[in-house]
Amino acid sequence: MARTKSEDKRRAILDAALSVFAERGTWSTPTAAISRAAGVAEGTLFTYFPTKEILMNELYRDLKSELAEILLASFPSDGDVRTRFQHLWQGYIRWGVTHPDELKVLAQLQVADQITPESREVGRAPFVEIERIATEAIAHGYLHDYPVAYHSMLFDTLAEMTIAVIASEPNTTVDYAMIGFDVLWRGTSRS
Amino acid sequence: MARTKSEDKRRAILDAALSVFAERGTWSTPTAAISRAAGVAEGTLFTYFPTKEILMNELYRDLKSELAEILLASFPSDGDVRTRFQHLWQGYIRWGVTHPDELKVLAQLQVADQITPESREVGRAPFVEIERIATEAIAHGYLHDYPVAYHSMLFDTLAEMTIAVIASEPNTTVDYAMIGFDVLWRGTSRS
Amino acid sequence: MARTKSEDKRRAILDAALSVFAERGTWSTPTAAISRAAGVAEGTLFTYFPTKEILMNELYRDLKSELAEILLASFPSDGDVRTRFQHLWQGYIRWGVTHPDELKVLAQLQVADQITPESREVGRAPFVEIERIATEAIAHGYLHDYPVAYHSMLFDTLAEMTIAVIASEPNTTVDYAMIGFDVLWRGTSRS
Amino acid sequence: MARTKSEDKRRAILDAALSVFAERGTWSTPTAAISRAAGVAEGTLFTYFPTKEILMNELYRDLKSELAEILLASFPSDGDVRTRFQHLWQGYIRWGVTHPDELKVLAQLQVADQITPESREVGRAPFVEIERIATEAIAHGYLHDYPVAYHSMLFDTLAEMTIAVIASEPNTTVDYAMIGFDVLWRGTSRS
DNA sequence: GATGAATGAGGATTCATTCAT
DNA sequence: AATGAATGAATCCTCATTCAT
Repeated sequence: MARTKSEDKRRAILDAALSVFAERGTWSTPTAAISRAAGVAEGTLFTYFPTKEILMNELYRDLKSELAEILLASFPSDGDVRTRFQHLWQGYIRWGVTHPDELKVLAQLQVADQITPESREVGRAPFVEIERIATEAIAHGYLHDYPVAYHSMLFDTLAEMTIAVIASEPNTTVDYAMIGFDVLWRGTSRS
Repeated sequence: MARTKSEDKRRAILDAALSVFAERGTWSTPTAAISRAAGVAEGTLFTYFPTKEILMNELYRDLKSELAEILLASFPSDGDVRTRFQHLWQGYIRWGVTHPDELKVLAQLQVADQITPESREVGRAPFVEIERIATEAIAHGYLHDYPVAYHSMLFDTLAEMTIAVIASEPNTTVDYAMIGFDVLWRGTSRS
Repeated sequence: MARTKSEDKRRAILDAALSVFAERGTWSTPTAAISRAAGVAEGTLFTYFPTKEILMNELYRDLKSELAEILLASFPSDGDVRTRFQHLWQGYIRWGVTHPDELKVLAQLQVADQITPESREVGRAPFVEIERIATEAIAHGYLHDYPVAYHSMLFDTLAEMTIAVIASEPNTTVDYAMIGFDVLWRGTSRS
Repeated sequence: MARTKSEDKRRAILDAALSVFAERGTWSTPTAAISRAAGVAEGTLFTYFPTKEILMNELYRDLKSELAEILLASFPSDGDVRTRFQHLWQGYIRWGVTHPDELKVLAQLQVADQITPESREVGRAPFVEIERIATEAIAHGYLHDYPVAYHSMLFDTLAEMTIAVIASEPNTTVDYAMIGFDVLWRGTSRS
């Protein structure tokens, strides 16, 4: 057999794309810059990702699922609603703050016309857990009876904003992570 | 007079850029497509906007100030805090829902590396009114004592999200505009 | 007004394409080589011919009509059938022998998949004169009653072959032009 | 045994090249398409044909000799001149009509710059039989005293043209094969 | 020998910008 | 100022060929 397509190389390219996209902006980044950063030949990139567009979509899915994985790690399935929400919230914020590149690129890909509806669907999938909790919480009367998709989106939007604020004020003493969660909770819970 | 005509052309280019950006995506749009849509020659665009980057920045500021202008029109300066906030909120939502192109392009420009910090600053300026109200409201104990910039951002973020939800569910009976404001108010007010 | 698209430049590009195609082969010739030979910038070629394929088609039509023009110049409309055929024949042979580049490129384009049916149709058009003579000659019983398209093709094929032979034996004393016409005439006439 | 298998693969590649060339055009066909069609790995192609150019030349020679073989099969060595010529003619026409792919590819290779003079020489070799008959026929005064190479070329050219005509008019009732031979015979014989 | 991943030199276009008219 | 042809750097991708397995 010939050299087998290496998972390492695939990852290297994806990682390189992430960091170069973050540095130069997704649309100003030539594929050549990615392959160079990945330490592979220009053509090699295309044996792993047939087009730049496909690469962008794969990266998008990759980031989304990486985030989801982190959020659901050590998830306190038996905590109360607030605890579980807070766990997700803290995980999200921490990830965002410690992964500024990922966050920036994700924000760019989010509005990119190249990201297909399928990718967006796949990207949303891992976040169903949040919706599951919301559904249950609504049934128990803990949360206002809004569409679960709305709760989920609210969570996501506020978390992203919170991360952005934290990133933009590195030296603040304000605990935006806590404030943000308070706003979310007061805004949506019934108590 | 030459001056009058020029202003027309400037607007035509800006309007064309908006609609073509919305249709084809900001980064896939060549300047030639803009000038064509504007009904001017390719070169003419550059007598009004020396570079594409400058055009993007001008458009960004333009959209931001158009929005601000609308929000502050017939502003009930003497209403109570909730009334004034709600007026801004409703104006924002209405504008967003009726101007999907503007909204989409703004979302793309928001994450564009080409938008300078100066433009972002200028773009924020018209929203100081919101901060002014917030400042006052905090002083009177109506709102939680968070940084006013945070209140402002929260307002902005939730409104944008609300608009997006409304746009994505054209036939819903859910009054997302109202829900959104409730969440915002409960989340930030003290009562 | 801006610089107007110059007919000169169009010709220069077409001429350059002809000579570079002849030298390097149609399929091994990059567009950059053509523009360089034409003395224009790489991009300029594309303002005159949107794609290489279109350039090839235009060149094909151009060569075909140049040939037709020459054949029909000073055409002895009132000569007898043999005289008229011979005039066309001699013109063809002379053109082919004195324009080896044109002939070589035409031969390559003839079999190119890029040449559209429309171009082939257009390319055939100028040769209707030959068919006209044939039609008349058949009616008068001078020529065998074969389809006129067949007569025309025969003429063309034999002429091309004759030119090729002459080109390949520059120092021969054999009068292939005459031989060829004799073969054609004996082969198709009735006398 | 290794040797047997190799010969199989060589043929498979040559056959694949033929059919893919016919379908996509010789110059638009990547070697990868050939190897795929042949059911071998991309690299394997190069163990049989060190370069694409060599493959093209081998295919050219192969087609030429396949044709020659067919023409000379069951050749009526003792027939009269006309009979022998006619046998060759019919064989050629029949082959061409039943092997459109071969014919098309041969036509493209004929004008390819990649075909070496040596290959062209080799390709002509099998047709010496025709020249032999011509030589004899001239000596006996049956044929006009033109260079034998010329007779051979004429035969070839007219046959190819005839095949092309037949191929382009599948439903005609005209017997182009017969017409073509008549033209050739009248054009070159002395009777 | 067979495989197919890796390579990197092109190659056809695109496009922001310039500049002659 | 307006025009649009001219420019050529930059870009995505292709493909013949090499080479590790």
